[in-house]
Amino acid sequence: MSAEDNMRANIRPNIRDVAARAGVAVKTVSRVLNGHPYVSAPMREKVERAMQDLDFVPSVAARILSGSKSNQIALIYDNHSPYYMFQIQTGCWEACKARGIRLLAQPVDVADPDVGDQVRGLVSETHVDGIVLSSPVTDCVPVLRALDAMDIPFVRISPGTNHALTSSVFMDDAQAADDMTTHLINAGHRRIGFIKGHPNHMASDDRLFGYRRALDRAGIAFEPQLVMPGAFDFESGFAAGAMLLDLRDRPTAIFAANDDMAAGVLAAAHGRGLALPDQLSVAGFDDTTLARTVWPALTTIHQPMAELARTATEILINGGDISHRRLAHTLIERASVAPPSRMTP
Amino acid sequence: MSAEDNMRANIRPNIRDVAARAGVAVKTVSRVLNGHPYVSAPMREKVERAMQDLDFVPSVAARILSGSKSNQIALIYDNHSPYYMFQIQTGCWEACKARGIRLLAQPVDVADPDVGDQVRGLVSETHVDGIVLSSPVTDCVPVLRALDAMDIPFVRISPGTNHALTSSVFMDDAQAADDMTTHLINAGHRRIGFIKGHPNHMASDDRLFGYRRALDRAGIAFEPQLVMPGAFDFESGFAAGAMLLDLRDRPTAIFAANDDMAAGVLAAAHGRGLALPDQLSVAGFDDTTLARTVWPALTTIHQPMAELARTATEILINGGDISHRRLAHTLIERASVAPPSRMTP
DNA sequence: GTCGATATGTCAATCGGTGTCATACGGCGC
DNA sequence: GCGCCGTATGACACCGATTGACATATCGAC
Repeated sequence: MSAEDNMRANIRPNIRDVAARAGVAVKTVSRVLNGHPYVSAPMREKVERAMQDLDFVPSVAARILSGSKSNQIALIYDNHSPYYMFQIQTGCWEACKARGIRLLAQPVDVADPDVGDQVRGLVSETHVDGIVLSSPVTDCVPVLRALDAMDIPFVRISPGTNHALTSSVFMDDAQAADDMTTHLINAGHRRIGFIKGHPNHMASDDRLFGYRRALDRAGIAFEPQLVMPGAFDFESGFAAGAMLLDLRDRPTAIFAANDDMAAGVLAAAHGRGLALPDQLSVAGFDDTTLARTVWPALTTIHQPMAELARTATEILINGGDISHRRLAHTLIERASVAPPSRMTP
Repeated sequence: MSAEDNMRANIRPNIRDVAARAGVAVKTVSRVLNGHPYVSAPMREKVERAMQDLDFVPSVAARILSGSKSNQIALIYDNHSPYYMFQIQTGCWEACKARGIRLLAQPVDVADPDVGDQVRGLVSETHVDGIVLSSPVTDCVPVLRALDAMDIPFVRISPGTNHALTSSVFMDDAQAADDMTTHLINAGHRRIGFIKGHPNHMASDDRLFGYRRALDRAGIAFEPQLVMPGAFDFESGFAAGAMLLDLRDRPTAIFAANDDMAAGVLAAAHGRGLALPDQLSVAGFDDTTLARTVWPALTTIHQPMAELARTATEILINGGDISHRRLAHTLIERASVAPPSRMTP
């Protein structure tokens, strides 16, 4: 037995090996593997023991080929920030692990004219059962067209546009920005600068909208010169922050549409020797690790990225009806926001 | 033709479909697919056109099953920092893309007693041709044993221990730490604090070694109280920084074994109202995005993570002899290091 | 005119599962 | 006692590519 077992250990055991070992038909082993209803309890046990004995792991390739589900899904993403991708991958991965699904994380370049073909190739090659689309890819027309044409289910995380035919999960960017702006107003700020997100990103508009709505509600006049363009990166935040701080009547608080840009604002303020947060309050958005590693730590909106991804993946795996699920955000208070100092700066 | 093409578009085309379309034998298509030598140029073109026309993509599943290479490799990692993982994944991905290899990124938990089985399962299930191991997994004994037993090639990125039987790529941590320490000394610093990395991580020792070597060479006495334990995260850097800054005779520069901890030191210094970098120079290690988004921007060692990963992946794909390749690091000068101020603090 | 390298085709076997259909057993209603 | 249905299991073809053994055919070179 030891000799035989050793030999088996080096050769990948087969479903046929398992069947032989258990003294049953191959098909019965297959039924056990797939949780088919018509299998008696003793039979199931017998087969499971045989699988254990042989360290049997079914080959995905063979399963795919024989025409059923591949038990694989793909996560398609484009190079966002490392932190964002990490959270998204983690969320997808957790959901997949719980259900025994394999996850293929696939980067693409949305600007590449061949994206559609690349995605088509991915699906044809790997036979994935479904796809999770993360942020910038969610609105990439060639990809959406390819997926529609292939008739493969997919779920979108934080899409910018609506798509009645597929499920999506998202958060309320406008409300979150409104919350943060209101938080700043409640702290006593009246002149609040805003740095917009990347123009290609739909959420940017929503966040600006929330900022304006909160100002309106508080009866504070909107001042266009307090709104600066940005691109979701440190450099653009730094530049926008510099512009705002050099205004004759500069704002007492600056709300950046993400944490990277907020970090840029902090740098610009430090460079001007401002005491933070007394002479300038800064707020971010996303709650990336960055928010905790800059000084002062950023008050920001916690966007539940991992949970968005996990939920999206669960929806995809469970199948069922098309659903659109909104997840809650949270305002995280840290040290970067304080009441404006008495003295006009 | 348009009708037929439409029908074909919905059904995954076959190697037989391609053969029929090109008017050749299936075997010939296979030869083209696999770059077999005895195929004439016109024939190759004809077949390739047919493949194009039909949007043919060979099924990985079928290829795997028929016993040849799967053209897939796996990257196995454990949750390091987001930035680290992002760089590693990017590097692997680039190398794979260039060679038409599919990459499976697979997180594991090195502390899990089943890691070995998980890896075994991954290989059996997916039939990957080889494996890239990234940092903490490189020294995970159960995983190494499983891979050895399965006789599958693997390459390790920045391993802590040597393993004569497999290839690896790495950088010279000791020399890099030596370089940075020397840089601080050249700037005029004599009292230089050091914050160690996570004790589980082999590189931590190397970096400490480099720090001491540079001090020795400069004839500066090593002072144990200037060396603090750390764990590669912001919090431990903050704590260690606080301890160092509260010393009666505090250092004029602090060198942290990674950027996250250096950011912690900056926060501790800001909190004490120190003017940076005049009253305290801070140096990091790794050159993560963090290094550019804190204030002042960190002088740090650029660890070529993406390049390490790319190189490792290339070695794996190319096969060939076992090699151990060292990649160069770079000292990046930013704003966080300056000569010590005249006045003793 | 034969040999050998190049170029293509035929055919069957194979990889490891799953789908389809067939079969066997038991209980239930009439 | 007969037919029927639900449960439980088995036999066998098939998914889509690769691979090997062989069979040709063409073209030069010797």
